[in-house]
Amino acid sequence: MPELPEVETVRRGLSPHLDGNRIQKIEIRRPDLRFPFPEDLSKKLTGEVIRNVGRRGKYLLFRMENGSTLLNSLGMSGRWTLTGGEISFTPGTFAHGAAIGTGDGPHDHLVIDFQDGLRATYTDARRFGYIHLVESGVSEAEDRFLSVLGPEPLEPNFNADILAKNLSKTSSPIKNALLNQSIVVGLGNIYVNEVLNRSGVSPLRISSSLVKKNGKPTKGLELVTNQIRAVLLEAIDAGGSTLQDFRGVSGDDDLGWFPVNFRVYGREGEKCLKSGCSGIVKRIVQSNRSTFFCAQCQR
DNA sequence: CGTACCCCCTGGCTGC
DNA sequence: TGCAGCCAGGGGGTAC
Repeated sequence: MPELPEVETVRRGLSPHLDGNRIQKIEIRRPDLRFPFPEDLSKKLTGEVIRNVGRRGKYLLFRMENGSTLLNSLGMSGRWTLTGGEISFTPGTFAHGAAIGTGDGPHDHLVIDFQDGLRATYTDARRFGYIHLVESGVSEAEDRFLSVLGPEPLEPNFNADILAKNLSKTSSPIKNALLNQSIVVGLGNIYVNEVLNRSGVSPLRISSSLVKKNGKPTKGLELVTNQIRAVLLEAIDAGGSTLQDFRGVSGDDDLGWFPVNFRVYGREGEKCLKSGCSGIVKRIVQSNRSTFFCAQCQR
């Protein structure tokens, strides 16, 4: 599902409405998603105020005034819908999205009602997503999900040296390494393909071959680093404009989810879009997931 | 230890 | 239009 740009788009859609809002009621409709819901979740959060809606990698973080944090992974099909008052929207919905979650759909698993009358509904057909509570007094650095995460690629301190350091430890192909959230967060199967294509780096390259003997990044890894940032930023920008259009619109599930035009993803058998390249986009499978690339210009 | 696989689950699309 | 088969944006757990 959602990779970093989509999660960020959802965050930006929720934040203005949820920051500072007090939770009046939490209804949990089933015992689990991917994992069981945290014990006594409703009891622990009813009456609490959301300080802000944040993000770490692909996780949404609902930080509470009492110091606890509700962590939500959207998995493949998770989405949030806000309803109540004049509002009814699902930030970053899928282009083929099902009916908007109003709180009583078959896949509406978690419903949070706020003091101001707003309702936030978490909908997740495939239930690969999950909800986790970082208890008050437990720092994010100690949390089992958050502590293992690698650097944020859009933070100013992210650079090719850091990536080189993390990649030098692994013997796996670069495609797999960049999907590993302990090396760098935020990339999923779509954007990792796009990043490698734009960088001219083969997904089959062994990660350590992009690091020089002295531990410094190769030219290719510098390109990868820059393209990670560029691709994610472009996608966020595109999602941001989508969100603008979506705000306040009720029942519209036709908006495109990925406004960015993919250069390789889903384009098996089509011509490589790099100017001057006569290659054809190939599809292979790496770790059971589709990889799209041009063997001619990605080396 | 690091790495490779196998799933968890529903739904949309394609092709017969 | 029915249905089987395939595919899907994630990532934890486990077996090597």
